Amino acid sequence: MSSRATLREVSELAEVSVATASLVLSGKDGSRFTEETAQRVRDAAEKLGYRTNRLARSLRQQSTRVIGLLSIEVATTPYAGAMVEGMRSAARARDYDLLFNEVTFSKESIAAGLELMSDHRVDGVIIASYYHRAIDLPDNLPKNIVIADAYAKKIELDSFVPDETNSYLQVLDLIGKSGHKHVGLISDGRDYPAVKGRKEAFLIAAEKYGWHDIQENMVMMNSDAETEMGYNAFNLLFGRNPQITAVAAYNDQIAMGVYEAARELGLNIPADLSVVGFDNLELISGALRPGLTTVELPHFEMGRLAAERLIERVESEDELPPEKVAIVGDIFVRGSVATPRTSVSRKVTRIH
Amino acid sequence: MSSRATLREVSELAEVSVATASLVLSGKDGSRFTEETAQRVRDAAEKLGYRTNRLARSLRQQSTRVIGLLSIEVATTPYAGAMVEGMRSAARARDYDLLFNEVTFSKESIAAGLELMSDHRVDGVIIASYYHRAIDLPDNLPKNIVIADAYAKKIELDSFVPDETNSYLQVLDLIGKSGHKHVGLISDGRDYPAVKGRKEAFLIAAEKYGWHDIQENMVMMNSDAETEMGYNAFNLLFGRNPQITAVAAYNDQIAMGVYEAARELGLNIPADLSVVGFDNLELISGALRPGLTTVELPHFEMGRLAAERLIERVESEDELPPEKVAIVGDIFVRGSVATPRTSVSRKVTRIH
DNA sequence: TACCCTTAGTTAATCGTTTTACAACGAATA
DNA sequence: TATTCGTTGTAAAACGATTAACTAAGGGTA
Repeated sequence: MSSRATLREVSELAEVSVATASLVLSGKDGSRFTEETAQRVRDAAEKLGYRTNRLARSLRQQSTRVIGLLSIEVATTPYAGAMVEGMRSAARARDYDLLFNEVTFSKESIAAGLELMSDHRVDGVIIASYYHRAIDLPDNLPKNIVIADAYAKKIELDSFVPDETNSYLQVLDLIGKSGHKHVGLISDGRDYPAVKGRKEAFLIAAEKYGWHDIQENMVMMNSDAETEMGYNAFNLLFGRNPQITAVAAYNDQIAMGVYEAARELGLNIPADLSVVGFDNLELISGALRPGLTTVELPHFEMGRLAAERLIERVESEDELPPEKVAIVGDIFVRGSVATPRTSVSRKVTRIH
Repeated sequence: MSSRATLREVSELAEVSVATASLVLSGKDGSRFTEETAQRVRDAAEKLGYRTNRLARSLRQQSTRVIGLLSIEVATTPYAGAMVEGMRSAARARDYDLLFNEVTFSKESIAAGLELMSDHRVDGVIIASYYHRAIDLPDNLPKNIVIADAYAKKIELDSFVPDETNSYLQVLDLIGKSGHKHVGLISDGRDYPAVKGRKEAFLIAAEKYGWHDIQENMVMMNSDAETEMGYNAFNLLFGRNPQITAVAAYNDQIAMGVYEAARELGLNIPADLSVVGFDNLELISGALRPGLTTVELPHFEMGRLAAERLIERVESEDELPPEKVAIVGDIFVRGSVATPRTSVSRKVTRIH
């Protein structure tokens, strides 16, 4: 950019040596110089608009104060961007910056991404995934590495993931405490940690609140068209068991499908049917009528903690043991949960 | 990270000077050495896993091949992340990397962000906004700077923005060509380039297709709760003029509100009412039933072009004149547009 | 033989800091 | 008087590349 003044220029203006200028401005050995000399240096720096060249400093100090972020679709996933902001703000607060690159889940892609980060001599790397899963990492990992919204297969590394079970339990508790006994679960059926953790939460809540016909009331379907899946699944579920008064959807998109099906079935939310979701996609949860009660994934927190942990690792003298941290997300209570309807069988009218 | 081999180590293993190793590996003067020597250097580099230290190279060459990205909520906005990916992939294709930081629209914040980028001696800066607007930039701008999804006030800079008018015209044309004559516009009313450009598109289409009662059929409302606004606005609009057979919503969230209002009014989409949106928020446009026909903002393209232009500027010998480029987004045709219903007045039934 | 080219490589300066080891000087101490 | 010590500062060697300028050797030509 507009070429900046160097330390040499500052030192010349202040009529001291480069070393003196450096020591004064870095504040590393303040007591060493008379206040008069120090002030002369500071004035010169100020006058020339001096700022230290991080390249030169990094080269000399063998430390860049730059963190490599290898993102796996994080920036382009609608709701995961907060993770980046969590990292960035935490890093910036400690005078670290973020070098950004995008990779896929493949070992080779991650290895190439790490290589590039190593070329830049970043102090550490965060691998961030756009959803909670296990990642197969290459060999030859950098010394300082942490993972956000995922964890490593076959190796112990710092990782920060959502506490799927306790997060989901917050909305399930709301259903339970509202007195529902016939509660459905509509979930993705794939082998994801999120699916496992949320199903577990459902089983815990079912036990805790004495919900009926648990097995019958769980619908697990694999689908990418999630809203449509929710729509179909609720029709199936309600056809199978019209006693259902509440539905826990695996995510907000599925919940949106449930809303649609319920509307067509003439069920009023929340009077006739309570619904909860997961993800707090504001576009959906805030736009549905009534607003959807749901849980937010702790994206910001995962990002923040990952960055803080990485910096701790970078700056620590001794080896820190790796830890896997599960974080509970926040609940957002809107209008989609109420006490169960009393009349169990109800006239169902279809529109059209 | 795992401390890498230096050029010195490579040169020692290959029994040549550091200069020779550098010249061979950088390929800058290939003809200079015998094939045998060159091969020895390459073998040594390979064996030691040598990769050039970009810090050292940058310091010497006075060029970092790093681009600073000052994002204004781009990463955290659900649909804008594609812009980052557009920049990143374009940059990476030319061996540039992205240093990421987040700022606000305030002059001071941008100035501070630029300062930080300058500390890292980035070769250029992209300022990217999460929506199309004019930005007030500080003085003392870096030599190489471009703007994505925004443009600078009071100064000519490269900028890449959506062509709001021609983008929107694509869906309006679809309505026009389907034969609608009574078309409503439900728009935000604030003073944004997007509002202006889309309204202009509406007026052009109205003229072109001979739409009736234009002034009466435009509802402009300021609101942050856009879905609710769309709901209210359509009720207002339809109450005022039940002849309406199509609605152009300023964005998908408003369109979602129109869907809800239409449903309550007993209007079937698209048989009784055609609807188009803007933004292609897949969460909404793909989830609504029927799917919403809408336009996507050219986020990826804006990012890509901004990065390419910036690199061109960085690598160009001579001054390039700044240019403002408007880009048309892609249309996504789903099921929300049909030919107008023939019976103009129709029995309207409310649910509940 | 003297001169000039080419070829194949090397030397050394440079980018802008940081930091270790040293120097100069006066004051205090032995 | 000689020695030691604190104070205030400087010289110079890194960090790891790049690159302009040079050299040495060999061959061709006048």
